Parts: sequence; structure tokens; C-alpha cells
Amino acid sequence: MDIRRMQAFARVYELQSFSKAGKDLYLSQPTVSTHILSLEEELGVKLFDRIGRSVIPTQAGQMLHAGVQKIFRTMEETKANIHDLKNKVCGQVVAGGSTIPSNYLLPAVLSDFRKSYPQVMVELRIGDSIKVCQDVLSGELDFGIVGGYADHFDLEHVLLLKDELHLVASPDLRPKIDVKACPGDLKDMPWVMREKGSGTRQAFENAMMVCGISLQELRVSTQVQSTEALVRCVLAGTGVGVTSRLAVQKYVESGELDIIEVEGLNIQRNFYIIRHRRRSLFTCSGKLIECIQKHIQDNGYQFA
Amino acid sequence: MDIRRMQAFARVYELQSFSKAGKDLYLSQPTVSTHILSLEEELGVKLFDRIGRSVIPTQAGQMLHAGVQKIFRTMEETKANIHDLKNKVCGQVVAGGSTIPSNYLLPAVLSDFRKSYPQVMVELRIGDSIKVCQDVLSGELDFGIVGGYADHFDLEHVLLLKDELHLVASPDLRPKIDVKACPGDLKDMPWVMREKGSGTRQAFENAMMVCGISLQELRVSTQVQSTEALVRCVLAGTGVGVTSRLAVQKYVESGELDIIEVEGLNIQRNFYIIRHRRRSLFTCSGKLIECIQKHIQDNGYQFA
DNA sequence: TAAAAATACTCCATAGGTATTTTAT
DNA sequence: ATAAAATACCTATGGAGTATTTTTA
Repeated sequence: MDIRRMQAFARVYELQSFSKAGKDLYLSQPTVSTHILSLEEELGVKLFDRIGRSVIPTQAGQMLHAGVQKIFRTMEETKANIHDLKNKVCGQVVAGGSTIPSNYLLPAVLSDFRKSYPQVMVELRIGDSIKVCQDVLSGELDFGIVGGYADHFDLEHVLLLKDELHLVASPDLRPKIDVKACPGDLKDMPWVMREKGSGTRQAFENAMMVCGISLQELRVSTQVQSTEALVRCVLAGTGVGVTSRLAVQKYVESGELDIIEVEGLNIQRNFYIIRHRRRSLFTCSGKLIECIQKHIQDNGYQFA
Repeated sequence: MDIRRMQAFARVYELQSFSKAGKDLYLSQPTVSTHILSLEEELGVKLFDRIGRSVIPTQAGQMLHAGVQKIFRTMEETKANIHDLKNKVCGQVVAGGSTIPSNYLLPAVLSDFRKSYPQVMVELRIGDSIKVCQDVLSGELDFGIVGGYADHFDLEHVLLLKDELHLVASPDLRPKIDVKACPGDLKDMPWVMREKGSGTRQAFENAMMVCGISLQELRVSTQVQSTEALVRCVLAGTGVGVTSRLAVQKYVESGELDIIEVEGLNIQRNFYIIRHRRRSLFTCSGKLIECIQKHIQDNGYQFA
């Protein structure tokens, strides 16, 4: 079942002649003969009844022709698909993202992207930074967006945006809690806090250390396991909380939440696009990355 | 897109390793390398990212693998189908038959055959003898059943059955017409006759010549173009008619028609199974032919 | 007789091998 | 230091050719 033999076979079938098939394929007639012979030997059946000058396919020949045609069709399709992958924006992208960018940043981007490149199938896998880094390294993910800098020589980090963590509170808590505060005030506030291990909590903890305050000193009224839960608790007036600007922006704009500025407290965290340094980048992945970066610029996020 | 290369590619994809693929295929690792290389060159894309020791398929590699698997599957299926064609009774038979056997003989046989070999798809094409012979010679038909002997060196004739043509009349016409007659009586009867060119009429004409009577001398009241029409006319009492025993047997048995024996008139016609002498016979065609012959024997038709 | 398939043989392109180098764990 | 892929080079199978014979329309 070699390709050249199958080609010769198909031509003989279609042209009902060994010599014509030979001409058509720029082969000599004996070459065509041997190809058919070896196919017949391999399959253990006659493929053509050679009756005088006419060449009539047997039933086995008809079956083989059907199969061979299907094979050629899939070969052409496969080649075309691969060619498109190089030259068009199509195929699929599997991206990974940690919670904040996946929930608050990417949905809008993906919607834009879909409009520009409807042929691309995008899959977004939400996971913590460690998982995303692993999967980018193993090749499961084409790229990832994470909130930390993972030190691995094969991981290429490109700064995507500088995220700010803000202390927010419901306006209902005023005047008890003012929109301006000094670090010392923080100990008296009722806190809604993320669980240990959360990237957001980690960044907050680091920033507080600079101010000389440990999280242990804070009065934690509620601890939750997701950004969205934290925001809802704060909206409900349970207490104050620290979370990404991306998560609370719309509530701040609508006046449902206030940002409380704390003197000397500046909580920043960088989000990076990470890629495997040595894996090839396909058009559609590249386009999606471009699209994300453009979105950041167009919407005036800080990124340098 | 050579088969060996595709095999090597598939193994590398599955085992994530050039050397393991080599071992698995009893090839050396460099051979596998060159196969992948030449595929990459042919398609103009990298198929695997070789990152240190790990071999990770690119998106193009994933596409190729999907295509290659489909190709291998169709190859296996095709081989299996052809193998079955040799070893099982399956596939399709295209048989041709002239009117009498097609209408009065084959339906019962095909029904039996279907019960024994439900996997075989049988197609029956009804046509006149000349058409059937041509199509057997051209390969359109696997075999045919015809009522005459066509003289062609590539046509193999096997006597299937000796058909008798009978003079029949409705019992209503008695006593005007008796069940015993002499040739002279025929001229006085009202005749229902097939058109010129009909094989049945031809056979009748030949037999009458032996008795020294020309068809011109007969009083033809009605002329029709099919066996079935002739039989219905005779049933209706229009007159007497000559046709195959196969067509009237059930009416004779039920008493709806009488056979009129004419002294010295013996109208016989042979039906033959015809095949192309040099075309290969596939199992299913052979089985159908056997089945037809068996049916003739089991039902006590004359055939020698 | 002419045209097409089969047969016989010759040749070289390339699939496949071994030996070695390079690269990464 | 080991294991895997790349590279270099060689060998030999078999694909393709030419010449010829056989068959048939």
C-alpha cells in the first residue's frame, strides 16, 4: 500500500489503461504494470481483469479505488489544513491564565478577538500560577498569563500590565472609615481576607511588611476563597478588603465602592505573558497575544 | 507524504521520542530523524519542537497526526474489506436477466439468497438478451440469464433450464376449444400474440415452422408487448396465447387456465447463465449462481 | 499489423544502516 | 556522564528505465 503504487492504481482505474496511466504519471508502462502487480500480490487478489486490450477492474479493484480516493482526499485536506495554519489565522489556541486576568481581563479580549478571527478556536484554562507555568513548559498551553515571575530559563516573561491592589470599602461604612487612612488605622478595621496561598494575599502581605505591619495584627472578620466572594462581602458592608483594581473598577466607577488610600502603602503586582522560549509560535497564538497587548494599551492600563 | 514517513511520524508523535519510535519500528534513530526532517521540509512547517530531550508536537504536528491516523484507518479498512471479499460472502452482485427469468424465476431465488447471505447486495437489471450479453462482455454485469445462445467466444453459456412454451386458454372458451388439438385447429382460434422481436414469439414461430404453419395464417385478435399483458388477455378470454410455462404455472394449477396440447407441437427454449469467460468470479457472484441452480433443481424444473 | 500488457534486464535514487558529533539532563 | 537528536557518510533495496516478447483487436 505504497503511495506511488496507489497513484498508479488510481490512474489505471480511471483511464482503464496501463499505458495511458503511465503517460499521465510520466512513468513507463512496465513501471505501472509492476506497481499493479505488487499491489495484487500484497492484497492477494486480482485488481484488474486484463481482457485483451481492455482493462476492467474487479470488485476488489473497485473497493481499493474507493479506499485510495478517500486516502488521497484526506492527504490533500491535511496538507491544506497545515498550509492554512502557516498562512492564515486559524486553528486553535490553548491559553492559560490565573484567576484575575482570566475573569476580569480576558473575556473582553476574547470577544474582540473572536470578531477579528472567527476561524480560531480559543480555549482558556483557568488555574493557579504554578499550574499555568508547568503547562506552558510541558506544551499543554500555548501561552499563559500569570501574576508572578517564575524563574525558569525556558519561560519567557513579557510584562503585560502593572496591576494595582486597592483597599476598598463600601461607602456605607463611612464616616467610620475615611477614604484617606494611615497604616496605623488598618488595625482597627474589620477585614475581609483571601485565604493563605492566594497570590493577591501574598502581594498584600509583602506590601504591608514594607509598612512594618504583619497580617496577624489585622482584625479579620471574614475569610473567603475567591476574588468575587471577597468583592461581594465588601459590597455588602462586611468590612474592608484588598483586591485587584481590575476586579473592583466598575464598582468604584458606579460609586458602590470607595478606594481607601493608605499613606505609604503601594501594592503592585505585575502580570506577565509567559511562553516557552523554544517552542514554535503559531500565527493564531501570536495574534491572540498581540490582541491582548493591544487591548491593554487601548484601555489605558498602566504597563510600563 | 510517503507511508513509511507517516508511520515514523505517528510513532514519534505517540512515543514522544525519536529513538523509541525507531526501536518500535525496527529502524535506527537517524532514519527516523531524516523521515521527520523530510516531512517537515515537504510541508514547510516544524512538526515537533525538540526541546532538550523532550519532543513536543507543534500544532501542525497535531494536525498531521489526525490526518495520518485517518489515512491509516482507511488503509486498514480497505484491506479488511478486500480480504472479506475473498474469504466471506459479501459485497455486491450485479446480475442481468431477460424478462421471463427476471420476473418469474429470480424473485423467489433472490428472496432465498437474501436469507442465506444477508450481507450481499444484489442488483438485478432487466433487459433484452442483446443488452444483457453486451453488458456481461463489457463488465457491467457479473453474469446474466438469457433465453438464447449468443455466439461470442468470451461468453460462457451454462444451461440453466429448459423452458417450455405452452398454448393456454381460459376454460370459459370450452367446448369451443378443446384441451387436445391438432395443428390444423390453430388457424381457427382467436390469438393473443406478442409483438415481433419478442424472444417468445421467435421461439413459437420456429416451432410452428416445423409443423409447416406460418404465423401469418393465424387469426390474431390482439397483439401485446409484454408477457404479463398477454397472460391477462388470455385470462380474460380474449383468445389463446403461447407463453412460458413459468408465467402461467400458477394459473394452470389453480384451474384459471388450461394448457392445450397440440399434437407435434413442442416449443422449447433454453435459458442459459452467461458469464465472461475471462473475468474473475467473486465469491458472492458464484454463490448467487449456485443458489439459482439449486433452486431450479429443488423445484423440479427440467434442466437436462 | 499495430497497439497494449507482460517479461527481462539494467541502473541509480534513496531508504536505511553505522559511526560520530552535538546537545541537554 | 549519559542519553537523545543531529550530522556525515556509506550500502543496498527496489523504483524506474529500456529493450523485447507476447497477446489481441
